Amino acid sequence: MSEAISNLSRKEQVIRKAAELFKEKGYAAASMRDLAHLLGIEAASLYSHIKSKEEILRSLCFDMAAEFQKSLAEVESKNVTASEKLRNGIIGHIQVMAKDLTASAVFMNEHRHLSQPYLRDFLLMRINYINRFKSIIEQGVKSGEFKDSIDKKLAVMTLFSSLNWMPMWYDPGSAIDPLQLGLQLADMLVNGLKKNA
Amino acid sequence: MSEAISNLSRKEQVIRKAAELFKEKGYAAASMRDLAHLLGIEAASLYSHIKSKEEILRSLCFDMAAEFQKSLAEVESKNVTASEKLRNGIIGHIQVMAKDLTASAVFMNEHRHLSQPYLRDFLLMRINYINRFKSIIEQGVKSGEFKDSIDKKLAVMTLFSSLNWMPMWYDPGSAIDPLQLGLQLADMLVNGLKKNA
DNA sequence: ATATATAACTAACAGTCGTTACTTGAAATT
DNA sequence: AATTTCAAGTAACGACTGTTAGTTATATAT
Repeated sequence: MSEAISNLSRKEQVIRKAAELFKEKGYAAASMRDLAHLLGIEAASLYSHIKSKEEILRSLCFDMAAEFQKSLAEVESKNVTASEKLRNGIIGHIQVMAKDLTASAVFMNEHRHLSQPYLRDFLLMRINYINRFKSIIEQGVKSGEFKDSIDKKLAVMTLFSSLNWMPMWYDPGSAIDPLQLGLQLADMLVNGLKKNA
Repeated sequence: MSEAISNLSRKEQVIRKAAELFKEKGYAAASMRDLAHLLGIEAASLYSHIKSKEEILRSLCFDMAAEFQKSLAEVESKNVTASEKLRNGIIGHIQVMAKDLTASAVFMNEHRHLSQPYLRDFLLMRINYINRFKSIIEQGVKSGEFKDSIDKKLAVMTLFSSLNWMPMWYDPGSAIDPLQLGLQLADMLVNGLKKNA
């Protein structure tokens, strides 16, 4: 009971440090001895807190996935135009990433090192998420808000590429804050889709 | 002499297969034994053709980098408006990637596993390339072709994110060919920047 | 003071890593 | 026919991998 609670604290320290390491070196190139060294302990001691290296990766990937799902569900629940929905979806996605840039980078770049069946589950969630954005775009094309000349797969993939690379270059100490970043990004992308911008 | 020429052929087979493997599993998770197995030979036999695992990665990364540089230099040499230049730059970048999607994916995702001083050199080339695109955007802002309300770093990073993820999702057997893809991508991105599109 | 939980330790395992040294058989060149 | 080049082979190296088993010191709760 209290076991679980106080475990969490130290366990989360381990997971957070692992996220930094995985982001920097990549999951496969990051060893448990590297991680232990960063925490000032021995590699074997890590296993008092976590079950395996991959458990850490799973935790990072699926926790982020849950955050993204939550954000998008809220956006979908509101009855607004497609362009407004897309805009809110983008802003929400950016906000979720900005809350943990390190985990976001791992989520994006290292998920492929998940083993089955976790990898399958992860990819299914991801496709589902992308398709929901695609639906918003299609809705916007149907309502006449968006051009119909652009390939929808291209549009949604371009959107996700832009969003997902953000954790790689965004400096949280920079002049532009995450909300502004989301707004500008949405503006840049949505107005690129909009007819008669 | 003839040594170098006929070596090239087999060496290139090795490098190409390595590119596929590196793309699929990531550089660090791909072993020389995996690679050898794919080629139907023993791991040690690889070293008749290449000096080291990293030499393969270097070859892939720097060859792609040279192609990108060449493409951009040609675009810059023509005296056209900034939006036309940006458009041509995007199309050129896409064309270079389309010529070798596998190597492009490795270039983009695995370059960080280069050791020093190669990593430093690589990153310098990359920054230089990005800055030249940034200059084109700045030129367009100055000439009034592009909005000045959008952060230039954001704009150029969004651009590169969109471009660089293409090898991850583009299916060369799909309905849309690389040139069309380049045109649509350029249209989507450039018109998103343009004032009064 | 005693019991419990936490977080660390040492030692070691079986397996994999990139790579080297040396050898061999076939093909091409002289 | 003799020599060289090419592409592969076998065996093995030292280092590193994730992980386990079992132990110990410290802090907290009873």
